[in-house]
Amino acid sequence: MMDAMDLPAPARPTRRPEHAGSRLAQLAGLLADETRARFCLALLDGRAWTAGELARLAGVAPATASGHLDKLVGGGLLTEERQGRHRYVRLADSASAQLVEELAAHAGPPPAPRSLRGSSANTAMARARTCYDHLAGRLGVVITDALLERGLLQQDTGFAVTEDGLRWFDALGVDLTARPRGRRPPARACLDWTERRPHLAGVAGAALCRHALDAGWCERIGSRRALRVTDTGRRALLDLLGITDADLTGESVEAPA
Amino acid sequence: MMDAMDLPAPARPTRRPEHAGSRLAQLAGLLADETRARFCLALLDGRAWTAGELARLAGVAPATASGHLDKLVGGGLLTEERQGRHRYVRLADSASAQLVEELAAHAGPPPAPRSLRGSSANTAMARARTCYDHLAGRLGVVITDALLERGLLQQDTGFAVTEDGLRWFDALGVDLTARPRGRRPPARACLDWTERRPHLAGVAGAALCRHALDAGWCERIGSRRALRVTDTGRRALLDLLGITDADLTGESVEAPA
DNA sequence: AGAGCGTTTCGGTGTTCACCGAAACATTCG
DNA sequence: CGAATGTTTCGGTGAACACCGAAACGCTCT
Repeated sequence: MMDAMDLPAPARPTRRPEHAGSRLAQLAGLLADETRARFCLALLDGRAWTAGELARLAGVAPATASGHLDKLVGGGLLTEERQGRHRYVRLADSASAQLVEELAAHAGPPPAPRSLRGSSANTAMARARTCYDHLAGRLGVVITDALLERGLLQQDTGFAVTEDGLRWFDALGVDLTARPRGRRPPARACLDWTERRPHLAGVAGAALCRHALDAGWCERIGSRRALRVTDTGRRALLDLLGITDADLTGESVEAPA
Repeated sequence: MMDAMDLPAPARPTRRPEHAGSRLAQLAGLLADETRARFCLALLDGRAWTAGELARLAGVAPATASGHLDKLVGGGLLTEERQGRHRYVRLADSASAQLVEELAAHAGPPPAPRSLRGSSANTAMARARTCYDHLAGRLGVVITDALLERGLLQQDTGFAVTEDGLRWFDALGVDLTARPRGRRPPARACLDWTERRPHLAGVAGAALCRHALDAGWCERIGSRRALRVTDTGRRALLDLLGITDADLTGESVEAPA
């Protein structure tokens, strides 16, 4: 950081000399409001929402939502896309999504209650959902566990796709070696706040999620992030990863450690 | 500690029906103030600072700093340790440090000026410093590059210590296999905002930094995060990783693609 | 004990900012 | 065109909150 010049001896305050952590404060300020935080959490589904939808979700007037979106877009966290009379917004990129995830995970209820038997909507979300662009919920965790168990993914020194894993993905028609070599990590762990275990994110996670939706393994329920695993999906998961229905519903699976 | 006081369930959302993203907003709010942001950035050196030091650093009155520290400690981002008339604070844990890092990296100046005209203090920091508990600056990047080159670390599918790497660390007297199996990732990439390249963090990064200081490879300059590589350090880096003085000063090392 | 220093509490000030309702725009549909 | 719908602009209000100085508190050292 180039903030602190040589402050040891003379205190040179009196006025803010340069802009050091001001950028950090500015960024954090975007998420420091509950309404904006709700917006971003909702947008973690990776899709575009309209301003009105977000306003209703957060329980504020459309005018208020409009102002918040100005801030979020202006801050680079969101991008917008006007279509007719609608203003669609989405998270700007995967880095921004990761930031929100990370914050949310860290902010997750510290005395997290193990058993959350919520409404039926909540259980559906807990079972399977998307998290920005990858699979989360019980489904995401179970798949990640299966990949680890079969040596397709290795966690003990990070989160890396193995050689076998590359072949496995290739068999699905997903070529991980041909990735655009961008900044985005190929395999990344995402710690979700309902399941307390990490699950696969990053390029590999996104590719897997896309494939799952394309191949009809699962489909979206309603207009939210929740997913439903189809029959073909169940069959595929069993064939490819040995995942049973009991695994998916969390029947006999307690705490494996 | 006595932290089990007020965080579990305040249950007074004032007006919002449920508490959804309010925890996120609360956490982000801690870093949404420039003074508090400066505090946290300074604390990224992993050491404990007194309230007065932080006040002078940020250019605010001691009374103001005191209040900010109350908030940061209360929010769980910092822990405090009273010693006589001093109030020492430090980042609560590596997770909190990672959070600040991540935010800072994302908030890094988007129109980042390539040329960092630095005072001598700045160049020293750019050359070698600590970042919470691991090595950063040119030194950190060079070591990480060397580890990658020699196959001790692998990045192309994450950031993982290889089998050879485990043996290499073991030869240093650092046993990475005996790690406490905690939540902390063994190997993690930390993207610093002066060097724009990732360098080794996580348990392995911390162990390496500790060893470097213990073995006298480098020593702290002044009271800040800056480090100086000693002669024995130079010799060790050359012997173990083939790192030359030119590498360290960044002489002929431009952009390796 | 008393001087010195770091820290905290207290009262007060000024600014920022989230929020709303109403009216103005803009787009789509009948 | 005129009605319905989604969004934005425009005041205005109220509540946080960052900040300071002064005084009080507590520890250390002479």
